[in-house]
Amino acid sequence: MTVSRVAQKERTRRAILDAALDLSASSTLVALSLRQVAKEVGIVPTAFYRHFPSIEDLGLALVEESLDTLRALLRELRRTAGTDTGEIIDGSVAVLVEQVRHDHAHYAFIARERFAGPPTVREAIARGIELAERELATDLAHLPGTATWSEQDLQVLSELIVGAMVTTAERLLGTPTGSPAEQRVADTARIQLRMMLVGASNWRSQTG
Amino acid sequence: MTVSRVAQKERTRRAILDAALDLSASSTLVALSLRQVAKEVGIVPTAFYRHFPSIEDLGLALVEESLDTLRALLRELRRTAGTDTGEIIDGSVAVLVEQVRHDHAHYAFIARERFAGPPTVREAIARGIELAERELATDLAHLPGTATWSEQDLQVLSELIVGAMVTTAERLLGTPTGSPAEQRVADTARIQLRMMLVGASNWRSQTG
DNA sequence: AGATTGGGTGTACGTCCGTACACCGAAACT
DNA sequence: AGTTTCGGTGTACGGACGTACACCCAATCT
Repeated sequence: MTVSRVAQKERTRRAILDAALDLSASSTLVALSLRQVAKEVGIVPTAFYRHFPSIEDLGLALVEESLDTLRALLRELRRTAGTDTGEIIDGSVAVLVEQVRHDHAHYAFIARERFAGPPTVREAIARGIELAERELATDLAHLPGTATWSEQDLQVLSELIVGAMVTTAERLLGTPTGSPAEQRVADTARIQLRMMLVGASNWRSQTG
Repeated sequence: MTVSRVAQKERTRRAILDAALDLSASSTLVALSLRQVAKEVGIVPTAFYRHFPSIEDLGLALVEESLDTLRALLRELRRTAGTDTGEIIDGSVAVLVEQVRHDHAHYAFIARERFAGPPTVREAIARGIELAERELATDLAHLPGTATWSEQDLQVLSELIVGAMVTTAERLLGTPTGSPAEQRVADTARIQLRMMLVGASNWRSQTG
């Protein structure tokens, strides 16, 4: 039984990505050696170069993957969003908790590398988060009651919401699934979102 | 002219701390080698052990220093706090910007190592932030209008405020001093704090 | 004045690192 | 069927790493 060459290459590539994600979890990308990854995958060190020119390029591929996961989260949020504000908030936090549990490694990777990764990796993550903020701003613009808002108002609120989401995700990473601590983080996130949405709609309509 | 032994030792220790702070800025503590630090300081590698048993212990010393800086920030916030809510917010953000500029290296260190540092370093930072949250909670309890709040309410609000401060500090680290981007980050922080304080006082008094 | 202490030195080691190079064998192409 | 392509192999190198060990000498102690 012969295996297609492209399929085999893809399989090894995946194994490298998974190994790097796993190994970097206990420290950082910048402390990860090519030889460690190769050993974990079960290939000889030099074979690594058949897939990536360097650990840093591997890191950029992991950023892309992780940002895809983040975008999937935002898509899921849009899909499940109801019309009632309370419904939107409860649903969003529930989805956030669920997704962070499901793709724990990706979110932990972003949290770690956002400030500690190689410069190119940091920039890629920063761009991804900015993009998410802009997408959310256009989403908010289509919500009822935001017709009179300036573009800057929408952008600021988006930054606040994404910032709260990121902070919540980072806090969730430090709590065990189903723990009281997780509950408290979720509760706090709901309160924060409520404050921001309710507060924003009242306060913005007065001053903006 | 002879130099006291303890003074000399302290001087070298400081040089090691400064070198480590400086060198780790371009990556992480875990990617920092004892030899790099020694070379930067101008001592032979083995002399490092006269001051710290390992790079990780050096890291813990840096955490202590950085947390001291953070506590100084909170003290400064308390000192300059007026009675008017708007005054408190504007003053707090101004102090935050100023302090992050002044002790840039310490705040960048915390941001980096909070999720990417060695486990003991991460724990030390997490404990320091929790402590700051608890201290803020007792401060809030002494503010007028919070007499009826439950301890949990105060704790949640503290977490929100500290979380916002940390997020703001991290954003400031990515903007040049006096730039429009810095202005925008400061503006966003003011809005966020206003939403949280105003929102909390209205909403909490209804449900708590 | 003589003995002790301790920060800093210099050498030396085994280990891990990235990567250059020549090579292999089977899938893919002609 | 013959040739080419290419993912993976194995060896080999120079360099950086942590750290053990014996040593030095000036500040400090007695």
